[in-house]
Amino acid sequence: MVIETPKLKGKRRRAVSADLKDRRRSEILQAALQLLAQQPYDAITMSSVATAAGVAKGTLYLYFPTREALFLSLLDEHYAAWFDALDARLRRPGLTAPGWADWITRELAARPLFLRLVALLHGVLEQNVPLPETLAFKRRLAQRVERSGIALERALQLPGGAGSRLLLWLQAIVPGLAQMAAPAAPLRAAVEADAELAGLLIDFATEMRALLAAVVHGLQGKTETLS
Amino acid sequence: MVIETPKLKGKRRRAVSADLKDRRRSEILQAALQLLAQQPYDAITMSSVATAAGVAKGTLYLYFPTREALFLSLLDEHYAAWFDALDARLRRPGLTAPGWADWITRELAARPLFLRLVALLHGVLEQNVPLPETLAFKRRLAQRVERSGIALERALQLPGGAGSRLLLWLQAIVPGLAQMAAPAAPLRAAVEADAELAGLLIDFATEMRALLAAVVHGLQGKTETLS
Amino acid sequence: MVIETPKLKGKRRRAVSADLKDRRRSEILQAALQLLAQQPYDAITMSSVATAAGVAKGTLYLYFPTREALFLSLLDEHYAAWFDALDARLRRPGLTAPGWADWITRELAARPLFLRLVALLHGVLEQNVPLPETLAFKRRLAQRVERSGIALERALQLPGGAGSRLLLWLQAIVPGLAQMAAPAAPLRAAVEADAELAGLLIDFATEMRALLAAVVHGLQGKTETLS
Amino acid sequence: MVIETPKLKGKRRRAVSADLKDRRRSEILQAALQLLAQQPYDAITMSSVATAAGVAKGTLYLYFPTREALFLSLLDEHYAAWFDALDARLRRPGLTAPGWADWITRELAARPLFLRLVALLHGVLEQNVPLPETLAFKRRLAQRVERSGIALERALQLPGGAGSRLLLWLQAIVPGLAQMAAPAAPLRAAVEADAELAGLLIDFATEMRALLAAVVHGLQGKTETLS
DNA sequence: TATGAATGAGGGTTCATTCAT
DNA sequence: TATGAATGAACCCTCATTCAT
Repeated sequence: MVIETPKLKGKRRRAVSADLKDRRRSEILQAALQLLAQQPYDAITMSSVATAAGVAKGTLYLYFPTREALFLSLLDEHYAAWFDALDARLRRPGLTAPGWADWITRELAARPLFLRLVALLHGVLEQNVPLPETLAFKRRLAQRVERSGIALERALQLPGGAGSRLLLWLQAIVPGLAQMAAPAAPLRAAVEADAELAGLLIDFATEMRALLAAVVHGLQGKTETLS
Repeated sequence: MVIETPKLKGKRRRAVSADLKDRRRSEILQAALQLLAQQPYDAITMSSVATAAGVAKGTLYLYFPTREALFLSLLDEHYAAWFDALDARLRRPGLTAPGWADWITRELAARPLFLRLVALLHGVLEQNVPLPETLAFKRRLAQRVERSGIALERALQLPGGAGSRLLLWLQAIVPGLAQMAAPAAPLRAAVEADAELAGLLIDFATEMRALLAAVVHGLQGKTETLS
Repeated sequence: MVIETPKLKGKRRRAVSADLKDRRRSEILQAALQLLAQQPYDAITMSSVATAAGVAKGTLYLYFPTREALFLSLLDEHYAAWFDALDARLRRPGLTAPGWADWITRELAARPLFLRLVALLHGVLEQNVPLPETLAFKRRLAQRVERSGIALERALQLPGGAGSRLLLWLQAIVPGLAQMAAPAAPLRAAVEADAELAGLLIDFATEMRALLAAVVHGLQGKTETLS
Repeated sequence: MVIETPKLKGKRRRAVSADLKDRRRSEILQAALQLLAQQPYDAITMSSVATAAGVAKGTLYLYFPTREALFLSLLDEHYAAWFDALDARLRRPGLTAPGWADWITRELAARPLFLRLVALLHGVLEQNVPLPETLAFKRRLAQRVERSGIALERALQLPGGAGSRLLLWLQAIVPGLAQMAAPAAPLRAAVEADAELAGLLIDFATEMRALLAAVVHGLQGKTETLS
């Protein structure tokens, strides 16, 4: 997984075929991701992305219309991977509600950058992205939510519509919980030092698991009530 | 002899007494709130707040150390009002789980600006606020969460700790759901026009009520299980 | 076998013969002209010219060394046409001073794009054109000015040198008057709405005719004085 | 006339009174003018103006809304000075048509920067100036054109309306002639070296005087005809 | 306390031109 | 000849904050 020529100076080969262009696009996203792992979103400039990707600044704009569109694409990729993993899990039998909550929590906790991106989504990313791009993104998202939602209903024996609803809720819950659990470093230190603030210090995985379990349990309870 | 008209042009009398200072502070926050009702957070400049409040730019900094601190104070006030209302409700007897979910939902839906502010909190407000201010804010928040949490446990007969936990979760859920339900106007229009995206169009109150009911139900279910 | 459709997408046949190259060159200039009719000069990008001409961006540079050189060539063509018309008129007998002023005015008013280009000439076009191109252009211009100048002297019975002088002056006057008569649309609207500004609102043809008549009359008067 | 502290580093005194603010504004315009004397308009950046004026970049925008507005103000000042001089001359008796043409020519030739600015006016300056500013400028211009026009009619015994018309024409003629007479340095050298281009090499004063004399003569001739 | 003039860092984006293919 | 991916220089303006008055 090592990037082979990360900061190659001089003239890059031209991505003349569609295949090469895809590869170049991925390199750029890869570079952006690495920067995101090291610094807050606001601190990442297009210039730094270009440098990290080993291309000129203008080149970025051949692949993404705006800065925000670039990061939306990054989120898009991560969403795809996330739903791939989810679908794979749902295909495997023997899933219980707590088991699912557990699995979700573990998967999410393992993808901190994904959490960051999801949290960014509403507040920032949709601000300066050409409408068509945003809609395309949303369409892909809606599709996967629906498809995985149905699989989820089957696996957990939820009532119709509860699957996608649950996945939608997840998207509302996850960034909120993630942000709450991961304040900026200096703030975190101060909060930890203050006994009065202990109640606000939460562990993402713990809360996620509990909240999710409660929600699923609640949904199933209703099911039983309805049946 | 003090002129009390809120938006008097020209030199203002000096706010010598603590009382006057409080009033001035409130006027500024009031002005900021009005602006927030009319435009997105990013579009509000300190200059516009000053103009709207009828004071000079520099004056704002006599009352708030940074722009973010100003809005954090605004949020602080709204949180106080919110918890006041919550506490009042919890003091009245005869509360059921669905009734509470219902009440919460209605109250929140009636405070759209509060929702906006809560959504801003993690992403933006805590970025550029002097640590002491942030900690003071968090301390107040923690206190009220704990106090109301206990009252909530009593009212709904939840297990120990579940009350504050629920209130904490609420803070994670509310902004996410609010943002999801209220995209920027042009985006909203496009989403509504696209059949494929119908699934992403949610109503805040509907989802809030359902999600909350499920969570509470889930928590209560566990309680019963535990007991 | 050659495809002649002007805006064919996809790979174009190569313009092997000199004839084909000329045709291609003309197509490009034609495209640039059409764009100029629709938008201000600054808004026209090489990219848009290429698209409009149905060729790739790089192809433009096979025919014109710089963007400015392209538009200078466009002006060059229009100058040629203009002088052709002028010479033709001068060849027809029975020309009076007012008649000539009239004819000039009508001809110019009928060529708004030519006026735009002439106005551009000094300010912009000569900035980034390789010297040889500029000199070649100027040489052609000087030649036609001189030739037509002599014809003009004969036709209007002007003293020696007055003909080319008049044509030179014309080049100084025309763009100034044209710009004055045709401000940008929004400005124009505002000017028309303001009674105080009525004096600045001029009609190109009216002023051109009057100014030209005065100049010619003046030149002739001197002639008579001198003789 | 020496600028006393042209590039004073460190904190400048604050221009707190209207008077001081006017002075600061003038300093900025002065700095811009000096830069314009040294380099082409396009090469002048707001940054360089700020440096030359000894203020921060942002300060420029306290006095002028845009770069173009700054230079329009510069032109405005020069126009005022120009009309002041013209009015003063017109007040002195004993003015003949050739005398006036002569005076105008000399005055203009003595103000090369004014010529540059006038040439810039239509092409560039009106592009990015807030409409109110542009209109205010035009109103001032219209007023002076009318007032001086009337004085001119009296002095030269021109028919009614001919005075302002003449001044308007002047504005169309002057930049065109100025540009024609003063090509960019390298181009000028090449033109001078080429015998074929001799015809295009004009002297501003010579042509201005001749053209103006012809125009005035023409206008007067008409008068006589009319009377 | 109040004012508002001054600061100055900061970055996304465009587009003419080049040149590997 | 033709292409179009890559380049990279260039720059205006905003606005939170400061501090002389």
